[in-house]
Amino acid sequence: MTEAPGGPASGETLLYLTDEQLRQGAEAMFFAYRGFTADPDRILATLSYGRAHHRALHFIHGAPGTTVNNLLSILGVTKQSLNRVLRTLIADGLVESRVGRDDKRERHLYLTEGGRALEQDLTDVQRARMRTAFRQAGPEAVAGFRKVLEAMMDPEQRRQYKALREGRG
Amino acid sequence: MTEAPGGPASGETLLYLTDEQLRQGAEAMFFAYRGFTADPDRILATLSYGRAHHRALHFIHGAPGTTVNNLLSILGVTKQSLNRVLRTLIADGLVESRVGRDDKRERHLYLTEGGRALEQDLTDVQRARMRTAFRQAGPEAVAGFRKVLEAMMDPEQRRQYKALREGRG
DNA sequence: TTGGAGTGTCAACAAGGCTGACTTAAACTG
DNA sequence: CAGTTTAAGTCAGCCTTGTTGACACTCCAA
Repeated sequence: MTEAPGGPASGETLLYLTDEQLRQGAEAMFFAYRGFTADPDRILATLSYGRAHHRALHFIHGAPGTTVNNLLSILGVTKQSLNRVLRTLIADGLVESRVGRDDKRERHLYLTEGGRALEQDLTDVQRARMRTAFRQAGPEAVAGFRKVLEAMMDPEQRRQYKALREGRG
Repeated sequence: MTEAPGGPASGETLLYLTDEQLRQGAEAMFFAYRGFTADPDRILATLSYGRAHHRALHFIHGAPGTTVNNLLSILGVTKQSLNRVLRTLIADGLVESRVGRDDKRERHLYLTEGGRALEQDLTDVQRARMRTAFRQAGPEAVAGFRKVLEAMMDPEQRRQYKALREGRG
């Protein structure tokens, strides 16, 4: 593995860029993602919902009034996939779909009280795990964690991620 | 959010533990995992394989001679799920299954030359992305990334993760 | 008024999880 | 040695969640 002279890390040993380190990083992503989703999955299973329902609830909660198309581009799935999930959530009274005021073709999505309650339950257990992990690792590790994850995203995903952050200010 | 006095972080503002920060962490995991799998997925799609095949190849590569049962516990799926994947990989000549020398009930799994070649292609693109992300973020960020991910795993997953690391020295 | 965009829906399919039931062979155990 | 347990494989069937393709409806804008 060569390093351009004068690069940002020139002179360092770059031990963290060996194939073995990268391999470990990949495995860490795999195992950690499993842990990350395990707790909400348990709740969802009792309701015969899946991860797709959780994701929809999460992003509608974070951006109330979002349109279907906007949600589509955040989730990165087809409208048929999203619609199937959305239909059950609306039928079960967890999500409300309002016809757009200005553009009546658009549907704006909101959580009902029941939807907010479930979203809360799901993110409570997820955040509990993250809080523990963040606390154990400490603030500097968390900053590094965020930095690496952000660098790992596709440019389009990174744009979405930052937009969500700014939208909540 | 209260903090027990005298705790490991007492006196700090713990800004990284606010609900908004935890929310951002969760979203970062979601978007980054998409990026993490995107490149291998493209290769796999051309071969009508899926992520499950990649995972099997990855862990067989990392622990040649592993038994089916061991692979099962690493991947955290049922033997029926794994077997479906394994059967196609063996039929396609990418994985070899050898009867155990000591215990003839066991099957030991190895990559063939073709299996190693595909595994290499898949991890090449995945590692390229990780290498770029790691280089951008820097060694300290990478250390933090690993620390947080490890803390996020279930204890059993963490045990597996460390065992793999030690197995490779 | 016509084209295109946003939305919703139908049908069909595939990957990859799952459960349950069962077989075979080998190993262990009393 | 007989019986039980273990490792592996298989069959059938189910679910979620992704995909394509085709089509209809509404409504905005040129």
